[in-house]
Order: sequence, then C-alpha cells, then structure tokens
Amino acid sequence: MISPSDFLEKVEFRDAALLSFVTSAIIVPAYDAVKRDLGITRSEYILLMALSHYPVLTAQDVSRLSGRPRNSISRAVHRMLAVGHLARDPDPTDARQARLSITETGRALHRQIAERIRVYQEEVLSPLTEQERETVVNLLTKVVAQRPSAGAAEL
Amino acid sequence: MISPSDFLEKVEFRDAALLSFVTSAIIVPAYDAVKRDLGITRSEYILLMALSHYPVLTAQDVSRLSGRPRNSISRAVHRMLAVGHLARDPDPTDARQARLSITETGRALHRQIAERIRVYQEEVLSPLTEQERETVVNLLTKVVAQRPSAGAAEL
DNA sequence: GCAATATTGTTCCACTTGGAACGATATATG
DNA sequence: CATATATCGTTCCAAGTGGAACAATATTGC
Repeated sequence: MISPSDFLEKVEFRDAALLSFVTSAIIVPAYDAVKRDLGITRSEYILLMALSHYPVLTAQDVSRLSGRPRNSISRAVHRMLAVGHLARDPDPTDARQARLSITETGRALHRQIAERIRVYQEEVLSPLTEQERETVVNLLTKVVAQRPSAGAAEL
Repeated sequence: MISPSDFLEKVEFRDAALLSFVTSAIIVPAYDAVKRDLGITRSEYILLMALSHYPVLTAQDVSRLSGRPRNSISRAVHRMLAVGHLARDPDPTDARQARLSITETGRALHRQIAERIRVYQEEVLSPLTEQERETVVNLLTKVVAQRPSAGAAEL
C-alpha cells in the first residue's frame, strides 16, 4: 500500500512538497477542529486574529494583511458583528470606511483558537529538538525576509 | 502601512505561520498560473502527477495518496479522460474499480506543470544557500517521517 | 451458499470561495 | 470648481469543494 509521504520522494518539486506536507499536517486538522467545535471559519478567525494584534483596522487593512479578497473579509465582518465579537464605528474622516475593533468575547475566542492551533503545531513539530526547530525557524525567516509582502499565509 | 510578514512575528503559532507563509508563497501563485494558462485545476494536476509516478492506479488509490475526497478525484478523472490525458480500463478481477493510466499527452502536460512549479520553488527558496536548503529539507523530512500518512500535502 | 457488511465510483447538494460590477465617497487634475 | 479617477465595502454570480447517500460489485461470517 502506498502512503502519501512516499510521494514526497518522487515529486519534481520535493522541497515545496515537503513544506506543504508539514504545513498541511498542522493547519488542516487544526482548522477542521476549530470549524467543527466552534463554528468559526478560517476567514473569520483571520479577522479576529488581525484585530487581536492591531487595535483598530479597516476591512481593507485586514484584506491586505491577510491576502484574502475583500468580499471574504466583508462576510466575516458581518458574521462576527452578528455574534458580538466585533465592533464597528464609522470613520469620522472618511465615510467610505469603518473602524473595526475586537470585543472582549472576540478576544477570548481568539485566545481559545490560537491555543488549539498551537497544540497541533507542537505535536507535528515534536520530532525536532529545540535547536533543530530554531534552525528551521531562522532559515524560514530568512526566506520570508526577501518577500515581506508576498501573498500571505494560509493561516 | 502594515505588511503581511509583520504579522508573522506576532502570531501565537509563529512556526506554523512561517511554514504556511513560505508554502503559500510557492504554491498559490504557481497554481494560479497553471490554472490561468493551462486550465488545469489542482485536483486534476494531482491526478496527473500521481499517475506519472505510478503506472496504474485506481481512483481510490489516488484519493488515498493525495488525501482528496473520492468525488473530487472522480470529477478530475472525467475531465482528464475527456481531453485525452488519461486512459481507463476495467479491472478484470474487480468490476467495481477501473485501472487508470496516463497518456503521452498527459505526461507531457505533467512535465510542463511540474517545471513551472519548480521555477516558483527555486525563486522563493533562492535566499537560502545550498547547504541551508539541505538543512531545511533534512529537518522537514525528519518531521514527515513521524507521520507518513498524515493528511497529505496541498500539492 | 447466503445474508450481512464493505468497497468503488458516482451523483446530489449545501456551502465556501473569489472575481467582477456596483453605489457611495474621496482625491486628483485641469 | 468641475470632472475624471481611485478607493471602500457590498452584492451578485459562476466555480470548486467535500459530506452523504446511492447502485453495483466484492468480501465476510455464519
């Protein structure tokens, strides 16, 4: 029986495939669990996460920050507003845009989700020693440094 | 102005975010280009790729190998059959399944797509020296070795 | 040998996604 | 000051996605 990882040795772009495999092993099950247990989609969580780290953003900011199209963010904003995880105030200086900020319940939810994802991350990366992991992080950081505005992560 | 990569330093699961960022920087634009220029979706390419490396597979095999659901593979099989990139023969010993194999035109297409993706890979990973890149690959291989059958890459 | 169960591939459907067009507002240009 | 252009957020729509149910065939257990 052929296992998925056998594939990685054969594929023409093995390095990208390895990166993808490890990324997916963390992200996919983590978001499946978040979706199943908390009913939060990826776009919604990205919104909460962005607003957890920046006090006030417009929908456009979140779009640029996350690399997701504006309509996806727009939908996420409406859902999160509806359940009270977000506040929206008109911008007094520009009537086109609205100032978004996260509420306390939104922040609590964010913490809960982030912790879950972190658990998956730790589990998948557990085969590495502290030092090995630091090495990977440093090298990936070096890669990222060269394309700071590239497409954004599928966080 | 905030850049997407600023985010990576703040996020609660930075290592996963880094992996995701680098993976996406390769995979997303590569597949967008393939879709735009060649009209091939990711599921379709996964099918071609699988059959380029294994002479005969059933749809179920491809599903397990790639981690994609069977209906996605089924659709991809029909499209690739229609354009002549695939051949399908009934399995004489089991009437439920069909033996799939790639045609010469399918193989040529696969080579073309793989080469394109490889170009994106090289460009994104170019900040690393040969040795650094080998280090990353070795460490990621170590990670993969512990979960050979995990969800499969978003190749 | 036969009924119960499992597997393959397909169809159906509800949901998500992102591009394009849009109205409203702001900014630039002549 | 007026008109052209750009930007923000939204709605609409076509496409892709994966779960669930299904018919056909195979396998298992009694």
